[in-house]
Amino acid sequence: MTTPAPSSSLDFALDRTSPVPLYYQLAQQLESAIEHGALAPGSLLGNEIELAGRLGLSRPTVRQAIQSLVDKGLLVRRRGVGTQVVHSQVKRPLELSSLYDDLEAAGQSPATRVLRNEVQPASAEVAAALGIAEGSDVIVLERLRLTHGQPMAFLCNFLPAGLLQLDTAKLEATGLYRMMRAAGITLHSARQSIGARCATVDEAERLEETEGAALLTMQRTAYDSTGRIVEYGTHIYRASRYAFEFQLLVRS
Amino acid sequence: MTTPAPSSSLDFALDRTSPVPLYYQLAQQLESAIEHGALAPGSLLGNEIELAGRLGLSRPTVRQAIQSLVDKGLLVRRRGVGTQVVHSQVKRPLELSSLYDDLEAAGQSPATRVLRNEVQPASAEVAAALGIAEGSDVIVLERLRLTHGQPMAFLCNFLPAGLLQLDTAKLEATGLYRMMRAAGITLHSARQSIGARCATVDEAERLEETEGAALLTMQRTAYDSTGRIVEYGTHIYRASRYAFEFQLLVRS
DNA sequence: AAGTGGTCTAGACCACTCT
DNA sequence: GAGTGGTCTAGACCACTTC
Repeated sequence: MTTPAPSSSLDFALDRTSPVPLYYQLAQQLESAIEHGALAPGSLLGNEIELAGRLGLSRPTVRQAIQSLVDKGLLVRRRGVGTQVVHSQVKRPLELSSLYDDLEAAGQSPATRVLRNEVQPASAEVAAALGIAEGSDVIVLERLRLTHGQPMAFLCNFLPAGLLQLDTAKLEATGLYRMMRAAGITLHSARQSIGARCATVDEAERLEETEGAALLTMQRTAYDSTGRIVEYGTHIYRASRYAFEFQLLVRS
Repeated sequence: MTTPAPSSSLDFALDRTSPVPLYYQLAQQLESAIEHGALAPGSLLGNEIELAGRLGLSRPTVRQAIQSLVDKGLLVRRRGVGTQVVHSQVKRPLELSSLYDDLEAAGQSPATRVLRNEVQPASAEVAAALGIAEGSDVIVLERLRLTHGQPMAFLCNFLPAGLLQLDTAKLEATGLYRMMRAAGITLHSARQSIGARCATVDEAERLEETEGAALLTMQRTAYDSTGRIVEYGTHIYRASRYAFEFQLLVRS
């Protein structure tokens, strides 16, 4: 097991007239070099000082670029040794992602059928979940998500009224999160709970399953960057057709 | 909705003789100030330059401390505005955590019954999952996890043989991940898949459930910092007694 | 216009790992 | 002892938000 030699002759093109930060330009080019295999797994990056000198950058700037890739899990730093490309194939870590986007990225050609989209007073449960007063107006959304013409999930969401205009036609053409982003709502964090249960008769019928079939359940409360609760949802997935997959990184 | 005034008079005690980095000392004291409510949600932190001057630190050092809390989701920075404490109660984000530790932290007094702990040749499936040759020696581990005397999960794990000594008594007294950490194995990342299915007769009997009961399933492949696969596991949880709960942060 | 965070520089010394 | 990343300093200019 020999240590790989530093890959010395990579050409990075930095544009100082670009509004894109230099550390970010470097990080992106490093990332694509790793993805394309120009930087092999396990290979050393070469020391920061020399790299900074070669690129005409200061060391902190180079460090910032490298650190962002370490945070992404693509690189590992070891003091006294150097910075190496991680061996394993890192996929994306768990993101606060949209089911619609996930399916679309997986080439599953998702479709949405909006079953309900109306404003009504919040029940006690919904009010508590959204942190608003009972009886306040909330948007109630019920959607069926299909792939290849088959039902895959039943999505029920609640949003404080007035946060957003939810056009049914647009909802069927795209996802809820994409509409929120377009409305200037920047998601910050979410609290999720994933469980399972057996389908009731109603659920089975709605999802074209049999009674008692295994269902995955997910509840999510989403916050924007000011800490406001912007969405509460209860989702049900057919376990026969869906599983949550994700990559975790250890906080160090 | 008035903007909260900067909380100006917080006293931070920095110890320059300590081996603990200054930025880390500051970050910890900020974090505990937030947790204890000395820094109220929504309150402004005061600008970095002034804070640096008051603490006798340089601005980059103060920034590093603040940035680490932003990464944790406790603070939000807005250009032209300032740095604020996030409103929502941030719990911990999803970690590559040990079920044992999670239960212990929740005061569930977990117990483990080791059903199997032996070395045997890897099957094709296990070899593929661990990235080793078929027929190589692997440790096979089967455990029942109980809380309050009731079965909660059935854990099946595979590890490359020779990585670790797995004493059955120690396994029953603590968790696998804690033993790996003690053996100098530093986890780096893991790929997980969470699904659901109905219990077979055997599974139902083992977990004291009824046939057809909903089960949560989890498969995990764990990597150390060099990218080596150090563990592959298939876990089954009683959905009536367990759900995955976690906080997600949006990558920005 | 004033104040904030975002980026960047050019150095410095220390702690750790390897040979 | 040589080489690496880890930490830290004291400035600088820019972009954005708010008034």
